[in-house]
Amino acid sequence: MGKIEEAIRQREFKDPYNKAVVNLLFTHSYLVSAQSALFKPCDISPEQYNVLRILRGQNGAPTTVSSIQERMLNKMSNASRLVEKLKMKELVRREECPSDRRQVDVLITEKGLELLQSLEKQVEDANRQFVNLNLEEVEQLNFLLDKLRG
Amino acid sequence: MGKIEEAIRQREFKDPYNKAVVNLLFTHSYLVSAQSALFKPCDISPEQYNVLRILRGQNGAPTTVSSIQERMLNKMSNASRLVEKLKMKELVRREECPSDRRQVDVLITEKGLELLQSLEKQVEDANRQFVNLNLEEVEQLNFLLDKLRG
DNA sequence: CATCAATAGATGTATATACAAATAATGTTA
DNA sequence: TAACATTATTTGTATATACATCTATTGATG
Repeated sequence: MGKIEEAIRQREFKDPYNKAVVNLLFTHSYLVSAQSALFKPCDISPEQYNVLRILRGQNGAPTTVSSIQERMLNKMSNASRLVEKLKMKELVRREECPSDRRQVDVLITEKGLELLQSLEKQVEDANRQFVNLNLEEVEQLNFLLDKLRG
Repeated sequence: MGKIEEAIRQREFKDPYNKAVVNLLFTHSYLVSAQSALFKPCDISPEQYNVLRILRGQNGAPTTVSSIQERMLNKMSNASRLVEKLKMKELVRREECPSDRRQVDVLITEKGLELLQSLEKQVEDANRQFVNLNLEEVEQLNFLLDKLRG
């Protein structure tokens, strides 16, 4: 793949900042494409996987839809509908919150935990493979991304 | 915003590689959300904007749908339908390619060029703003992203 | 030249994203 | 406590993504 200019056949960018934005959009597509093969056989999307991980992170404690929404990777996505999809697959449970009947408590089921466990190792291994950087470089990348949004 | 662990309230990651993947997905969402306000008033999507830029890069030479597809930032998107959307807004023209009637030549119109010009400065300025890095850092980021996909 | 594989593009379908609006419950305040 | 704002979630709609399939044209091969 290599340099972004060759990958998308654009001669040059206005400045390194604009190049970085395009580079991030393009790298995102690279990652999503690479990941999609992993999720497809399990019939869940990457964002559904992410929701399951958020729920498991609660160690059995219920999580509201809005709390899931806040923590999702894609801020504009729709937690309510993703939870509904997961419920239809019996990967999560949904209960009315007793202390505030507007809220909905969402919990991961045993089946959800099992799916997560069977997928997780593959995803982790694949992610290491997709990222062709050494340890120092990847830590530098994390530093820069955190700062970029700062 | 700051560190990804706080932003998505995840305690820790398996390793820096898996953290980087999540960090990239999250940063992508940050950029897309930030950009969306720019495109909305013009009634085009970021990827439609990108297609217009690809076409202008040809300096008047026609571009086939598959060539647009190859150069798009999102590899899985659908160039055919995006071109159709742009055509309905009279931002591009579509002509049967004389040398190969399977192919379709796509050209940007005067109206398309005008829209691009009026948007471009705003997008470029905004992109510089979104990226909270100094020059050295942003160049390092571009190097790392290019290498990551390598 | 007839056949068949390859290619370009369009189209169908399911899911996801983006954003507005509706619904329902709760909190606040006159 | 009645009225109103706020909050949590769901729903509606348009667009985009992801992927398979279809159609038309071209190129290759017997």
